[in-house]
Amino acid sequence: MSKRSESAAEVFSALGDATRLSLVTKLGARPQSATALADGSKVTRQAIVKHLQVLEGAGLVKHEKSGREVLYALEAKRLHEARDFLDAVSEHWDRAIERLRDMVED
Amino acid sequence: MSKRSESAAEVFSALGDATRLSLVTKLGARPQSATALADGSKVTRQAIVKHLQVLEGAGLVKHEKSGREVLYALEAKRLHEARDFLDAVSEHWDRAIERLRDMVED
DNA sequence: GCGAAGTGCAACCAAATGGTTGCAAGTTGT
DNA sequence: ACAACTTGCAACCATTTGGTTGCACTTCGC
Repeated sequence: MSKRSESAAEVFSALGDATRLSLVTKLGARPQSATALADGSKVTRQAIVKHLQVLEGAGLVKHEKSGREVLYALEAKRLHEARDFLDAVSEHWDRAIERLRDMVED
Repeated sequence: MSKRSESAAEVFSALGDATRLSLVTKLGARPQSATALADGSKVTRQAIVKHLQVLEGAGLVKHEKSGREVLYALEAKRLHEARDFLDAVSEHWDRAIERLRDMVED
């Protein structure tokens, strides 16, 4: 809840699409333009652009104009935050499991 | 791409909703029934059930019938997988950043 | 046995999502 | 100057999503 998990939901939602996830991994290698990313992809450049905007809205990506092209790059900070969220939940859960086990064991 | 990131997308998509994320954290404390989870929530039990089904479809949750009620519990394995995916991408990225820095430095 | 509690199923609805196409406008190299 | 390339914007479309309501069915407690 709170603001924390709202933004977390936004990040996860942005990652929750196969095309977008593919974009993230591609951008993990190097910054690229929308047309470059659309090359070899099943979908249109416009679709790619929309996906990049979603990723940017979630703070996972930033863009920078360079002449006539626009380069998109990954923003690792948000990825780390998302990972930390998962760590927090699963740690709680792991402890809960442990407690349950302790109660049952004899 | 591949099967790996398809299922990853499914997991992230399941987590990409504020209500669902809240359910995950609640289930992180202890297994609970849909009606218990719906108590104090803004939305209907039916909506909660649908969300739980989505989470279960992504393998994040499992359910078990106990008398007249149905208890939902977290499945930590998938959370770990999702975290590992984020680790992998951000590690690539961190290395890429490093390489770029090395090329620019003098 | 009967009412209350908990669940499951189905129909339905508005809004968001992922995608397309067409076209105008700003760069670039020759 | 001009053709080629890259981007941006808008309209439009089908499907998915998140949510509701109503009702039938099982299970518990007394």
